[in-house]
Amino acid sequence: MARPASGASALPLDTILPGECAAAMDALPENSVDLIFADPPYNLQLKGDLHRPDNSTVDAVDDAWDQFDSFAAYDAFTRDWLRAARRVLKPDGALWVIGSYHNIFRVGAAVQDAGFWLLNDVVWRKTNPMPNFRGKRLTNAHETLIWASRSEGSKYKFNYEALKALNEGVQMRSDWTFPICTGHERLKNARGEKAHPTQKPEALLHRLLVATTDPGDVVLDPFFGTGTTGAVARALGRHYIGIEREAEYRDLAAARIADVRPYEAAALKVTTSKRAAPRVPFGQLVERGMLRPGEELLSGNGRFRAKVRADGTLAGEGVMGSIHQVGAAYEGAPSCNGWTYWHFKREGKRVPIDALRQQIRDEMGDPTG
Amino acid sequence: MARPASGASALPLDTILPGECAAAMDALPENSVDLIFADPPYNLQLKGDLHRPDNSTVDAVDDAWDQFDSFAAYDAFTRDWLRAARRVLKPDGALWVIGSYHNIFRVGAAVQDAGFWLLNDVVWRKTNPMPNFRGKRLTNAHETLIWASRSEGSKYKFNYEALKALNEGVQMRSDWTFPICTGHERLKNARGEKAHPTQKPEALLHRLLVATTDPGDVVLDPFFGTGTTGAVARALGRHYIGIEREAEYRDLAAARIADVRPYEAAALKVTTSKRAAPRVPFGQLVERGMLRPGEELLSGNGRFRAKVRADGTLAGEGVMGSIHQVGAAYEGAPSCNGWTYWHFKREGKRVPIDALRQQIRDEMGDPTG
DNA sequence: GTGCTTGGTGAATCAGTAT
DNA sequence: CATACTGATTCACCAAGCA
Repeated sequence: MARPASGASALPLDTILPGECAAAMDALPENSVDLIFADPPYNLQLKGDLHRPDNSTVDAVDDAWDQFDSFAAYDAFTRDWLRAARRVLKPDGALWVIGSYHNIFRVGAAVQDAGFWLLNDVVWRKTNPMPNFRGKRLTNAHETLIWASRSEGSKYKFNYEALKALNEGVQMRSDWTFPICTGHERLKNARGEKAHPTQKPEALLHRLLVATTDPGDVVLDPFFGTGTTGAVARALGRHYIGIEREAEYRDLAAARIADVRPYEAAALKVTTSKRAAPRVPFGQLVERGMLRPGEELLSGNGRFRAKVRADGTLAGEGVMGSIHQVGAAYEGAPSCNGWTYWHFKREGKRVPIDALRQQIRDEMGDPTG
Repeated sequence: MARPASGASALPLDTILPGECAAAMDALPENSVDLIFADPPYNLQLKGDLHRPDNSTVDAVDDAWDQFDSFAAYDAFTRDWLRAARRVLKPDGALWVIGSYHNIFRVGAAVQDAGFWLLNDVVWRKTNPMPNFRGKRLTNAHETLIWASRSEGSKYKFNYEALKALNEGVQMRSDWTFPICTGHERLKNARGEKAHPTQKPEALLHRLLVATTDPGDVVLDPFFGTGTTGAVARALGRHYIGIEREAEYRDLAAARIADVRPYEAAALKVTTSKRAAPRVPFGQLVERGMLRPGEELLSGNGRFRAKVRADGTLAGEGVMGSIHQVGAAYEGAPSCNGWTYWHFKREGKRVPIDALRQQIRDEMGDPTG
């Protein structure tokens, strides 16, 4: 009896539909898909060009599909596709949406207002985000995903043990660390340029689909783009339905997915590598109150002193800078490991500040880095 | 003279005001505080803890209609305190709000709708979150902060270099890792229980205040609770104003803050950017004889040359103008920092003219450290 | 083949002052 | 209020070229 687990025989399984996402969803039968993953336009509101310090220009997301006249226009767009999405979703189905601070708050509120029930928000921490070139803000190093069931009472699917296994035997947290999509995984178009400005990494979709679907389930992606959702769904033995307005994206996605070789049903094993010990900035010792601004540090040889400042730099005699810089300056050395060089006093004894760093690392104990 | 840097003499500095937060803010002068940090109630499942603007209490009920009713009530509450907050904020002031997925999307949308301009969202990653005991969801291991300036054009404050220093010389990212508030830091009430259910760690406030305020600035916290904001503000030489409805919290906070020993003023100095350093016209280098009219400068890459003229302009091949203009013309770039682009020869070595500017700044006695 | 250097780039709401 | 000018500002990773 090889019926699809979801009994969705009327659906256009494993195809990419053209058209506007809300209208295309309205043409599908209601209560019919298990999961929806949506990567809607972020409504970035970029003004002029942005240059890097080397004067090259940043290739911005300036596509027509990301242009909205106002918050109200974006909200109307959002509420419309959410309404259509909720209709095609099975009663026990769930929704994922990804966004950035530009749009995710509006989207999240609309998800709640549409009747979905929030289960978690998940932070995708990027290991290699684009820096903030002007030094005017924090590096925008993450995006946010919202996971919601169709209704408060939905019996949503969550493969708790699978995710625990993915996380070396401890519960999966709500912050996920992945690199952005680069290298061979990044699709190129016929002209050799990046095919899509916002292609998501397959690792992200992999974790998400392992967590909240089973083999045979139907995953709908109303903003299909170059088909990352379809590629990962096929590899993992899930069915996909994509909706994409632009023919060029549809063609690229179809070719990409055709190249995917599904994993053997038994082999959904994932390798997780232990990372090097996480980097702990000296400033954290100050922020956490382990060292007070104004407190005096001593060099290991007892010859030099410096005072801690509130931003995690040291002020010595005629020198200022990081723990490494001030140590190096005192010793007249080209470099210096400040962690072992500097000591603080506790109960009359001189303790290297590295002991405090170790304490923080012990607390972190997070293999996902 | 020891006037507050912010000239906010009419404000009730370093006090805790009683009352409802919006009404209490409305009693303060407008355009008067530098920063607002808000940790509003997280809402919705807090059974009976939520009040409508008219002070009637929202019944906690599960059905959809009342759920909508409760969203609407929370939104009204949020929009009201945001309106009051924006009024007391200086035009170049900024706002921080912290929340979880239960409320942060509604709050974030309201922040945008109120006219604030989002600068970043920041994720507080907890090193030691409470596990999800039932194994039905991901461990909720983070909370979200929103950082927004009062208006799109506000000249908000951001101590970029200080945060870079706190992070060992690389840009601070939008994900911050701290343990939750436990141990000695966690306030107990007279009955020995934890005094407040959602006390925030001081480390979080430390980073936030170092990042977006200077010593002497006024920080308003309309949901003061047990006064973490006040305690850290006092330690860091900032003024605070707290608003708190519950007398028990006010008493605990006051006692806690009184125990805080402010850090030495010298330790509060923070690394500053070159932008803050005084402007030195290139012509001064010529007037002072550091460069001779007719002397040849080389681009850093060695490909271009130009001659210094007596009025502090450069004459290149087919180009004339400022050090920046000539550099930009040679490189075909939209702009160019001539100070780092152009070099002169001394003892066979190529030295950037920026070194001469630094020499002048040193003579002026400018401690950019 | 290996290792080093150079160049390119990624969902980005990215300037301040004087005229 | 608009325009012009000064001049500050980047992290991690990948690919290609070269020694």
